[in-house]
Amino acid sequence: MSSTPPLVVPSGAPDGRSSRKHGAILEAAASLFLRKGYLGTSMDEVAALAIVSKQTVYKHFSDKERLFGEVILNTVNEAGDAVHGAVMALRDSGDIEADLRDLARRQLALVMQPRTLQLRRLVIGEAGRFPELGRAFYEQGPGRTIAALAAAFQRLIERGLLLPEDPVLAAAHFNWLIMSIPLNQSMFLGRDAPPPAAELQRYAETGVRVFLAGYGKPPAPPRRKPT
Amino acid sequence: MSSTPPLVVPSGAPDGRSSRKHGAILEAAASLFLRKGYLGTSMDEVAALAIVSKQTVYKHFSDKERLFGEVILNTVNEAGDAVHGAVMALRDSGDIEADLRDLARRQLALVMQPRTLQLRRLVIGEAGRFPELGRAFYEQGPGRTIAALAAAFQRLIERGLLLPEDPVLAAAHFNWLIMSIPLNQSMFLGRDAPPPAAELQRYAETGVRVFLAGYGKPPAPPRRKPT
Amino acid sequence: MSSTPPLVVPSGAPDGRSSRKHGAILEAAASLFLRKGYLGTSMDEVAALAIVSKQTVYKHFSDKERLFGEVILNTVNEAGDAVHGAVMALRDSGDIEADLRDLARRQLALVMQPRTLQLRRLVIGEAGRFPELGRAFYEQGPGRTIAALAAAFQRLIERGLLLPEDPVLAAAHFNWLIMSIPLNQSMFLGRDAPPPAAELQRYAETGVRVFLAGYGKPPAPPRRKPT
Amino acid sequence: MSSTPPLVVPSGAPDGRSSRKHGAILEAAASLFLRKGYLGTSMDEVAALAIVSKQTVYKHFSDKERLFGEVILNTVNEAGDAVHGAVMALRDSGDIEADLRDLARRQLALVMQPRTLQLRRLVIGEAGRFPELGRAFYEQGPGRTIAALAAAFQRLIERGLLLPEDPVLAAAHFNWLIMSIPLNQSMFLGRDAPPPAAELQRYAETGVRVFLAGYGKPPAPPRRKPT
DNA sequence: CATGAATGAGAATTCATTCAT
DNA sequence: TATGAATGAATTCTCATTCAT
Repeated sequence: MSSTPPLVVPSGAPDGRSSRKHGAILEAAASLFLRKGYLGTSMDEVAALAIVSKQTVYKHFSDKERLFGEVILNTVNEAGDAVHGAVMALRDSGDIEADLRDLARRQLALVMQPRTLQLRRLVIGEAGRFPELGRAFYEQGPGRTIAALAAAFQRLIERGLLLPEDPVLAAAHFNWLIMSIPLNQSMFLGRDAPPPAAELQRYAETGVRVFLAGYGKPPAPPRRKPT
Repeated sequence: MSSTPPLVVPSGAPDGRSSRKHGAILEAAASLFLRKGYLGTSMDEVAALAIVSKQTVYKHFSDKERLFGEVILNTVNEAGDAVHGAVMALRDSGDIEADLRDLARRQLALVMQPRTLQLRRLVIGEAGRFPELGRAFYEQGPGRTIAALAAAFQRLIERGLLLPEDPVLAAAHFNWLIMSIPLNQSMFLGRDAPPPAAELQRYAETGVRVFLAGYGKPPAPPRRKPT
Repeated sequence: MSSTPPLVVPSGAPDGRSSRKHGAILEAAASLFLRKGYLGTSMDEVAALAIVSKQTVYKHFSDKERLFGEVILNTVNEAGDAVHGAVMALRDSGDIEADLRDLARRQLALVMQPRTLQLRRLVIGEAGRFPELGRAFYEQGPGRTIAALAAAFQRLIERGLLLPEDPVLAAAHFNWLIMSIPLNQSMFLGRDAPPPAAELQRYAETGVRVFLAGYGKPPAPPRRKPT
Repeated sequence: MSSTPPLVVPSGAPDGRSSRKHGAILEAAASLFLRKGYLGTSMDEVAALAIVSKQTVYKHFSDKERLFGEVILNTVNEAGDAVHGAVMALRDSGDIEADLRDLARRQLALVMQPRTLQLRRLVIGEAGRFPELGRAFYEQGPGRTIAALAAAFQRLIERGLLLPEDPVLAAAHFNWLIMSIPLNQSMFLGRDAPPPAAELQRYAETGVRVFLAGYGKPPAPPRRKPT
């Protein structure tokens, strides 16, 4: 779960007064920043999209940097939580390959969400201006995912189901084997619509195959039916 | 120089005596854009850093967008050519693993250059505003690398040295297995100094190991007995 | 006010409490544009003369072209309405000559107003850049006047008080017979102060005389008593 | 002929050295100023169109105002000379009406030249900034025409062929009766192509008719049905 | 508390004019 | 003599932020 203040307070204002506007501003700012970047977004636009006066924006967020920070951290946490949840839900059905394939598919589906892709581009692009956001993204995203995966892999190693290699390295390899291809294509080719499920499925399958070839305990027969 | 024809015709007089200033402007603009992004860089700063009047900048490059485009395409081509050269230099010593490790190390060394990392961040961050730059980067960078690798792998497959899998997918897997870990860390953690050589060496080695586990032809003894 | 629907919808809030500033901006802009032309007037000057911040100008009128368009159309309509009113007030006292002389005097007095003269110069000078303003001026000004006159003349023709010539041509002849001399002098000689009333009176009288010689029904004896 | 310095020195440089360039600059400047106005034309454009360096422009014309002044005066004189020539060529065939119609047609043809129309717009539009140009235009144009006409009318009056009215007023009435309609339409409607000859012919004929009705000596029987 | 206006600066571009070569 | 560059200011327009009502 995220440690930051609530993203959108359910109407009822549990913590303050005008949380309705607060939420509207957050939403507007998120949408604009994600689409147009930090410098490309003006406070006027935020106020206009939130249907709020500029003064109100400033009453809620002391300045543009802080607004940006909060908005992006919120989004980072949301996205990170989702992916982390998928990793934590890694099953143990006895069929490692099937389980990893499931996880890979879920991960891909989440990471390839348009909003997540935009967020990644934004954070990378602003990493120079907002290093702490880059760090936060990495920690809430790839970092947390890899750590959780590593923990899972460690258990599999202990049970003799994976080779006794460095579990963190294995986790990173797994993570990027699965996601790098579509992720990089999206980053550069600006495709915000996620690729067709079949394509993602293929990346999941082949990624898991290579991963298990490298890290899986070789059972008696190799991966292809031996005659 | 790039092997492809220039994507953008320089608007000034690149060959005349004024090419001194032209070059100075290009350098200044590259440095600033890479560090501060498109919107974050002003034409005043470019002129000042190039020690040239603003008029001169505008006489050479009709506007900011064109200046940005030319500068970034230049840089993209430079960086792309270097990596492509490394891939084309893939040796065939008989020891695939050693050869791939060599390649991987060289690739990593190039891709992790500070300038290349900044360029990657910039292009990703501006992909919304300048989609053609994103495309160009992908084509000159990962795209070209993967295509060249795929061609090499195809030959290895034909010689029975790699499993007969899709060579393009194999190339992409190789590429990202090697580079994703440090690349993503750099993207988000803003580390422009390349990681220590030993660390890169480890990514090269372990990446190649996993790749060959997945795509290498099982040598005589291990998995299949050689008749 | 103009009897035609507004050609340009005011972009600001013309009715709210901020209409004070809106009006001040319009006035300032009119004064400056009329005196110095479109390119010769800067938005800074407009803001300064309206005692308003530049931002406020831009909030009311999205850009200089629109400001110019609105201001000039306003002025065109005002001026056009005034002259049109004079024509519509053409009496029918039974003494055509006296009635036309009255009309001519009134027309001249209006058209030779400094502001109207400046407007005419401005619109002519900017006809290349703003063709629609030229058209609007013609339609609201000479065009409308001539049309209204033509209608009046048509009735006189039907009553046998004017020769049955083309009433539109007659109207144009009347209009320019009356006004061309002082108008062209003003246009070129930059005299914004209207000529002395006696001079205008002379143009009205002699113009009407020539007009009636050409279009009036010849009464039994010619115009000068034949002794 | 005009009393101003030669407009285009015939190649051979009678007065100086590089008259080729001088002429090119004059031509370029005329074309640009007439099309885009004084402020709308930049010295860069002039130099570029004349295919000359900016420095050369400044060597020939010390600054923009002077360049404008010379160019426009030249053009004014050219145009004025042409029309004046037409008036001076007024024949005396014995048939006043035919002679005046001829003159009217020639005048209209000249005044409605695109270049002359543009010049008129330009001079009117810049009359505020360059009053002396307005004066020059008036004197070389309508002023001179009317004076010459008045002299001719004076002779006709003395010969009893026109009524003994003020010949200057008569000349002005003639001038504007003929030209005002198409001239004003062109001024405001931005039509630079001259109207079809038939239309101009009609303005000439009807204008002359009205003029003679007002100023012609009534021949024994009136012009229409002699009863 | 929230709206319109103001502020003061800074951006991109363009211009007329002048050096230096 | 003529060309590229420089200068220095101006112009249009936008922005982040702050008053005043």
